[in-house]
Amino acid sequence: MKKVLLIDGNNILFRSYYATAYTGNIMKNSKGFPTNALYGLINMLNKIINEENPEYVMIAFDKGKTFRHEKYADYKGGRGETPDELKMQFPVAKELVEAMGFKYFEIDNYEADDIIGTFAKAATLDKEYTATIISSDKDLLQLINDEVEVKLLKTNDFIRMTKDEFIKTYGIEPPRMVDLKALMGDSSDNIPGVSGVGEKTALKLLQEYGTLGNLYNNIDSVSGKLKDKLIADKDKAFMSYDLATIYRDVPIDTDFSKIKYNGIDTLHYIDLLNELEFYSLIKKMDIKENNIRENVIDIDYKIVNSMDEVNIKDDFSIYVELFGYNYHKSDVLGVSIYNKDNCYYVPFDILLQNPTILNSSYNKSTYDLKKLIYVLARHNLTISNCSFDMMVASYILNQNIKDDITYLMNNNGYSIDFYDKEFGSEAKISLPSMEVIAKNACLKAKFIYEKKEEFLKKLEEENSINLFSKLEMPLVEVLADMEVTGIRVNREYLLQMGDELKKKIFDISQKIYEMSGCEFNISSPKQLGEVLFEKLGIHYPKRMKKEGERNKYLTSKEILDKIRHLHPIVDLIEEYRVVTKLYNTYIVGLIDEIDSDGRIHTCFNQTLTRTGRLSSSNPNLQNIPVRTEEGKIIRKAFIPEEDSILLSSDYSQIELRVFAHMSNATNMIEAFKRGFDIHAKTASDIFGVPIDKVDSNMRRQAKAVNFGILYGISSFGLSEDLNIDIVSAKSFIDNYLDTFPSIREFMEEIVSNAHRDGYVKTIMNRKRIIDELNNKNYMIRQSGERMAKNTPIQGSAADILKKAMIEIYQEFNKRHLKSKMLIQVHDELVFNVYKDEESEVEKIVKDIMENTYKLNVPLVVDINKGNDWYEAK
DNA sequence: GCAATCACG
DNA sequence: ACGTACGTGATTGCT
Repeated sequence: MKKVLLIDGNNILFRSYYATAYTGNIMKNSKGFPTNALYGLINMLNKIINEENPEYVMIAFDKGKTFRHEKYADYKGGRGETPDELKMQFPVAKELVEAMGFKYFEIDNYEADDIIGTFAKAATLDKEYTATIISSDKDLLQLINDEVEVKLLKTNDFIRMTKDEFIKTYGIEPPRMVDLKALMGDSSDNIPGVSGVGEKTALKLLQEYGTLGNLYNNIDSVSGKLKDKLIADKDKAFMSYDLATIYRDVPIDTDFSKIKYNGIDTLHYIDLLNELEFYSLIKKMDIKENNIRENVIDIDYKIVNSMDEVNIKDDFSIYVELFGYNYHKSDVLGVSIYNKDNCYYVPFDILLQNPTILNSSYNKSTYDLKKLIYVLARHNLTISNCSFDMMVASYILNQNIKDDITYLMNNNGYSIDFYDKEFGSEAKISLPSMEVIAKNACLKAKFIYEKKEEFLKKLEEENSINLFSKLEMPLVEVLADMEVTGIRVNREYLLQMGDELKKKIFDISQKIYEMSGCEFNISSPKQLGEVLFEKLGIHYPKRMKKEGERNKYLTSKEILDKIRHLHPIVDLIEEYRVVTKLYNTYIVGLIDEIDSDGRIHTCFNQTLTRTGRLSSSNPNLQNIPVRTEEGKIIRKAFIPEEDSILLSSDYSQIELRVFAHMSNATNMIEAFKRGFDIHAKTASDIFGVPIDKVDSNMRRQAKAVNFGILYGISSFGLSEDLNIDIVSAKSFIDNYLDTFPSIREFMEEIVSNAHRDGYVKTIMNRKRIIDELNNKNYMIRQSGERMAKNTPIQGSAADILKKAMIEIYQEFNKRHLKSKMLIQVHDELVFNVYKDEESEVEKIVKDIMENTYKLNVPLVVDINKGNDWYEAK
């Protein structure tokens, strides 16, 4: 059997258009040409091809007014005019599908449906083929038979409508879909049907009488008002039948050999993607080498054989090119150097012979200074007077931009290959010629040099120069130093703990297999769900997920907790999850990241989060277990250097304090000033009891509300968290906001200002643009409002700790201390402290953290020390 | 490559 | 009628 795909091109384009157009913010390229429907079309087609792997594909489009309009002037009359912004995309869509290797058909006076119907008929007649129709339009279901199925597209998945499935769903044969439409009508196509008859009645009638014709032949056996309605609209019903019937004899050549799918026309396709500026899609493509085209930007550059050839007499830009995706583990290929007079590519071994240029007094600029400092440090080199990192500048201007110089260039008129196009994907990376490397590296340096002023100007316009040059740029050096230093790890401890966990995992697995009576992959949510809720027959406590071809059951902790009393296996599953998580992520994962120097050098990403926080990766040292004893002992593997201890300093309640400050919430400010237990004080206020009468349950609830406030609370969220019903949660919140009216005012003001400005700001003027606020979808807009409420708090706390980090770093340097800052975890810093510096460091750290930024509440820092991170927490 | 799950603040 | 608290990263299974 050969598989034919019949795709409803019109349908997919309309869907793609309206999927994003309702936001009022239509995706366009830099020339202002709308591209949203095309983007959706490409993604949908790629997805379908992946899922179906067809041998033959054809796409149909509508063309002109159809014969149906002639019969019935109001056909599709209910629809508004197709928006121009969608119309414009149709011609490009046709060019696109051709470039993607598909044949498309459009025939004057016929709809896409009719073309599909004609091909479906051909597939039915020729028993060598089966057809799958792709559309979200239920009209097409009438074409279903043993050889033809419909993949009915839904918002996020699809339903595969075969003949059996159709009969199961509707209780009638597929061709009767037309009779159904004839009776119930279709408002979207303005097909009238019989007024007063909807889907339910129509189905009942058809199940009883079979067809429309038979129904009217036996109209007398219908009783009551229904009979009158049917008689009154008989003409309409038969006209509707005509309109709803898909025509299957469109004059076209249905020779399947002519719609064979032969794959993509790469060059043409890439041209179109470039034109549309779908760079992310280009990046995803697996480009064959001979298809890589010449870059548009011209550049004169010289590959030098000796530093004597480098003649730089003015400020310059520098870009370091690596062979690999992770700069902690990659070889350095070389650096490009660019200024108005010269452009060089310096292979790294040449630079090593005489690196003095790095410490020259000229002002330097780069992209990703931390990477540059790190790789140089690994060769005992430094760079000085580098005050402009375009990666940081770009992040401050807009956190939504990916931190990849090739993206930035392509979005700023500098056409360049993406890194993986030049070097291959991470899995199969390979070295191109030095000419290619040199040219691309030089282009990057040129870009940095030429665009620097423009970025600085934008920063000034946005009033962000201070944030840039006083906070984020100085922080680059601090983070680089932390990464270079790394934290010492006890490998033997991890190995031993790993052995114990491995045994435990084996034992638990055996018990689970015994109890369930079968061996299965416990880590597979799908298999687990089937064992729990089908084989063992445990009642599933939530409503099932939507149908489709995905997992039917969720097996998250939340669900498991609800059924743990129903079967002893549930506890074992939870324990299995805990133990495998520890083993895979924190034992194996961490051991793999231990460097040859016995330390872990994490990467602190400075230009990633939307709020201004850092993130940590390879490995992530910001999510080492702490909440349970079982996990917390992982921290015993993090140890100090010789003659040192680990010191951890963490802010107490920094986000709530920032919140109290920003909202000017009097009660809360008082509570912090007097050093009260803030959650107990909140409980005392909202429950109206003296603070010494607050019990643990009241405190727990008050704490949940306090946190909820930081996140942009909803009654549903709070009810989930506290395990209470939504109504009580709502009254909790109302009561809270009534007790603290200034908080209500503050929250309302933040949201209305955010709507007015389109962004929110932190205390250090970090701006976050929130496009979601303008979304027409209520849910998305709500989520935007929560971001607006949370970002100033989370972001300001991040600003404060960053400022403290810079000052601590500088103070350590000033005093020539050997102790080092190692890790940052959002409100906590971890240091390696030499024993002879202990009291001095403790004093510096506490003093700076508590005083770096004056709020109208005190900032309080707790210090803990120990011989490993477990003890120091 | 995405979804589910779970680790952290 | 809908679907639901903010910000992250790593691992696994599955298509």
